[in-house]
Amino acid sequence: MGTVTKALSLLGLFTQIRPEIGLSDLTRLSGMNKATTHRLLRELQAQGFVEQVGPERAYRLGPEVLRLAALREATVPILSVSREVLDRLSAATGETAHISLVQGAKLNALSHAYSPRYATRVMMDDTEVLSFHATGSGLAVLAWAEPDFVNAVLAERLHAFTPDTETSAQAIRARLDDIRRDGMAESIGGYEADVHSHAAPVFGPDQRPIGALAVAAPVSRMTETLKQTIRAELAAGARDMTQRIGGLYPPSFPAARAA
Amino acid sequence: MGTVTKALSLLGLFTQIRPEIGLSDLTRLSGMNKATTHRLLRELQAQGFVEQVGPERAYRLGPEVLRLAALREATVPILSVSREVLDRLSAATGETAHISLVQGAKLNALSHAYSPRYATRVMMDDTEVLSFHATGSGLAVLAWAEPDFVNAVLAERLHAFTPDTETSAQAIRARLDDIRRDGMAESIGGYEADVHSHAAPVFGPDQRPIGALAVAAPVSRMTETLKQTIRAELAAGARDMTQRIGGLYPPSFPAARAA
DNA sequence: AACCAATGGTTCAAATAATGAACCAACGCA
DNA sequence: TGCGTTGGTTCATTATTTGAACCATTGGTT
Repeated sequence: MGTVTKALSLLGLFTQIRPEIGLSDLTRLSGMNKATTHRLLRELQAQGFVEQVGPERAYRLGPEVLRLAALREATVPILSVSREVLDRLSAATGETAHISLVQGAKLNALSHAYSPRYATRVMMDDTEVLSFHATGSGLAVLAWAEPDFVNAVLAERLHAFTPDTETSAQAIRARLDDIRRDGMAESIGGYEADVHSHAAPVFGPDQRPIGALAVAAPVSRMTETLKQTIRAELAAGARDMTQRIGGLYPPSFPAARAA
Repeated sequence: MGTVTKALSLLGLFTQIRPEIGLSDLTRLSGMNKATTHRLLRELQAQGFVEQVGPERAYRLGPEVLRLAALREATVPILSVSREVLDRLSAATGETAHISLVQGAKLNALSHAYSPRYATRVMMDDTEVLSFHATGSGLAVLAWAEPDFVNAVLAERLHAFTPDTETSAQAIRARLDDIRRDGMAESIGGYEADVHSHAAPVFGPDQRPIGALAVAAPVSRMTETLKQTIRAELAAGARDMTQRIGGLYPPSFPAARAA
C-alpha cells in the first residue's frame, strides 16, 4: 500500500460519532505501527489536515480540509446546496433526508438532516459507505450509471443485509429498468429492516449521476399520503440540486420531461 | 520532503481562479517529475481527494474533501456559520467581508462575501496566505496570540507590501497593545494601497484566536458613519461566530465585557 | 507509596516504496 | 508531414519508510 494512501486512510477513520481520536486509538483502528501512525499524522498536521486538541492531544480533522472544501464549493457548491435541500426535504416530509456521492466504486454518505416531528427516526452515519444493490440511493445511481459500472457492481458478490435484500443480479437489472421508467428508486428493508426509503439521482454536467438524494422513513409510518409527499418533494429536491450544481439530466430521464 | 507532504502540496495548488489543472501544469507548478506527480495524483484520486473532469482529463478537488469537511462541520461548524456571518456582514456594511483561519504559522483565507451595493469592491482570493503584520486580520490574531507565536512572527523579516506597511517590530507591538484595548484591528493600506480594513478575532474553546473576521473597503468610501457601522457589525459578527463554534473569549477581551 | 497499564512520543538499522530519465500514443496546429 | 504539446507508463536506482524497542508521563489501583 502506498504511503500517501496509508496517510489518507487515517483521515477516513474520523466519524461524526468519533471526531477526535488519540494516537494509540488511531494506531489500533488503522492496524499500523504507532511510530508509523505518528509520523504520518505529523505530515498531515504540518499540512493542516489534522490538528491536536485538548489536554489529551487527540487528533481531529484540521482547517485545511475546510479550506479545500470551500475552494471546491466555489465552483461546485454541493455542500451548501445539499445542506439547504436536505433541511427543506426533512422539514417537508418529517423524515430523515440524506445525500450520498459516488466516489470511484463507492457510494459515500455526505450529509443528512433529521426532522424533529417524531420521537423516532431513521438514524444516519455519515461515514457509512452505502451498498449499491441494497439501498435506494445505490439503485438510483445504478439506474443511470455507465453499463460497465453496473456490470462491475453486479459482478461482485451481492451481500444480503436483510432477508429482504435482493441479491440476484438479474432481478436487480429488472428493477433498474423499472427505476429508469419511474425516475425514482424505492427500497423496503433492503439494507436495514423496517426502513422504507426513496431515492432520486443527482446528475453532474456530463449527465452521469454524481450521487443520490434520499428520504428514509420507518415502514410503519409509510402511508400512501406520506409516500406521495416524499415522491414529490424528493423529485423537486433532486432536480433543484442537479440544476444548482450545473448538472444536466440525460434525455432518457422521465422527470426531466416532467420539469 | 516526505511523500505525504508532496502529495498534499499538490492539493494546495488548486485555487478559485484555477479549480481545474492538468497533469503537465501540476507538474510544472509543483516542480516534481511528471511520473511522480502522476503517481501521487493516482493515490489522491483513489482516496477521492481529486477527480478528473472533462475531455482534457484535468484534475480538481474531489468529493472526499467535501465529506471530511462535512464531518468536521458536524462538530465545529466553521464553514456554515462563517457563510452566514459573512453574508450578513457584507449586506449590512455594503463592503467585502472575509474570514481567515490560523493554520500553524500561517493565516489562510477561508471564505469571503461581496456586496453588490457598489460597482467597485475590494477583491479577495481565497487561496491567499495573509500576512500577520500587514493585514487587519493578522494583527487581530496577533493581539491575542501566545507570546511565543508573536515573537516568532515578529522575528521574521517583515515585508513592506506598500509604503504604508509598518515593519518595525516595536511599533507593531505598540499597535497590538492598542488593539487589545479596543478589541478590533484597523489597517489602512498596510497590505494593499487604498484599502481600509477592520478585523476582529474569532476565538476557539481554548480562548485562543482561531482566525479573524474582517471587512475591507476602499479608503475613499470610508466615512465616519460607515466606520461606525462596520465596527458594530464586525463586533457582533465575530462574537456570533465565536459563540456558535463553541469558542470562549479571554477575560482580557474588551468586547466580551461589552456582551 | 508503590505498582501497573495505559497514553503520547522517539530512534535508527533494515526493509520497502518512491523516484525520474526515457519512452509511448494521441492530438492540434502550421 | 512534422512539430510540440498533452496524458500516461516503465523499471533500475535512490530515497524514504518502517517498526521493535525504548522513554517519560499520567491516572488508577492496591
